[in-house]
Amino acid sequence: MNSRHHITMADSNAELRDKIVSGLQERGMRRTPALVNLIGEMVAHTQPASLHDWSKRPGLSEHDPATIYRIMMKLEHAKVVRRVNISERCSYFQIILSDAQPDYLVCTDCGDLQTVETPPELRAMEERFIVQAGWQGVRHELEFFGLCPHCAQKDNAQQFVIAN
Amino acid sequence: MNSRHHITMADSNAELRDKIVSGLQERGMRRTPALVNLIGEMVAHTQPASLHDWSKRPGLSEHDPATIYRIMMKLEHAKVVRRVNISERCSYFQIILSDAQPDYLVCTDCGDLQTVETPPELRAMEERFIVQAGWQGVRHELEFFGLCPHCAQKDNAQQFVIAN
DNA sequence: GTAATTGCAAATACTTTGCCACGTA
DNA sequence: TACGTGGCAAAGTATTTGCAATTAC
Repeated sequence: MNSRHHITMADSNAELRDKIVSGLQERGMRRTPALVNLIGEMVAHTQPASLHDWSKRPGLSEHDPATIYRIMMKLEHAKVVRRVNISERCSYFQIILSDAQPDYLVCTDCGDLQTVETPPELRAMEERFIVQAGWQGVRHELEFFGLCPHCAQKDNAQQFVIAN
Repeated sequence: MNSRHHITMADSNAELRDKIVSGLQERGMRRTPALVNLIGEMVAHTQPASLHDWSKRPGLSEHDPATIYRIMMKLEHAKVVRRVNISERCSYFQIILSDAQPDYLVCTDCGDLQTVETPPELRAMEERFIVQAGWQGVRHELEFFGLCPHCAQKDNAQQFVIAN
């Protein structure tokens, strides 16, 4: 913080990226272009995205999807990224930048994603499972699903029919 | 309730199954063996299970998995069953027997499943999204993940290594 | 130099659909 | 009879792995 210039977004993102990569390096991973680029993208875009999405992002399209997959698995294992179940189709991944992981309100029609505040009771419950029941590393996954105002209006005409 | 004999578990399950099937019939579905058997199994076994699991159950192994799949999709659409994301591998399905849908504490190692009490705050949040933000049909999905006491002990020796 | 990592291809796993015979209403 | 449903097979989509060449350290 003693530098003469302002910290720009790009600066802080690059710093953050390098800090994370260095941490991983200390834990045995190698500083490869694919790793640096993936962390860079995930730091710049903190919303959850599918492996397919990440693979197609600007800085990553040059890498093989299998490479992104393998790195992502290691990052998940290292708890640098987390998996979010906002779609039943496939897993979404998001970088972990703080203790408080966001929960989401998802539109099941258009996929619109809104961050919601995690109720503190959940943290208390996690603590209880650990202290009282002997579980370890308890985390939660909370999503709200529904139709966003826009899609709700659109779907109102739709009749409720089960058969075919 | 005016019958002379006690209501046995089998009796009430069969009754429940028939009641659900009849309700579906009124909504346009046909009373086929596959439908009756699937509802019967799901009423008798209320824990979530994968399509693969359901297809292999005693009363259902004679039916084609694609048939089970198609019926399950209709049941989900009819809100007779719900999808539970307790595994990233595939979707789990569970019959809906009451308004209060259970949430789960899942062991990420052995798959052990425990029902947990849903904090009332979540219901309040759902209400808020509907009333204040204009969303429709909002439901939630909450899971806790961690290592159960048994697996926690077992995994304690395991060293934390990222690199292959 | 050694071992982790990558790209490519292929295998796996799960889901979804087309088609025609069949069963239900 | 009419149309939803079932079985079978095949296609589609996402995930995972084997292996030889490459790269990081």
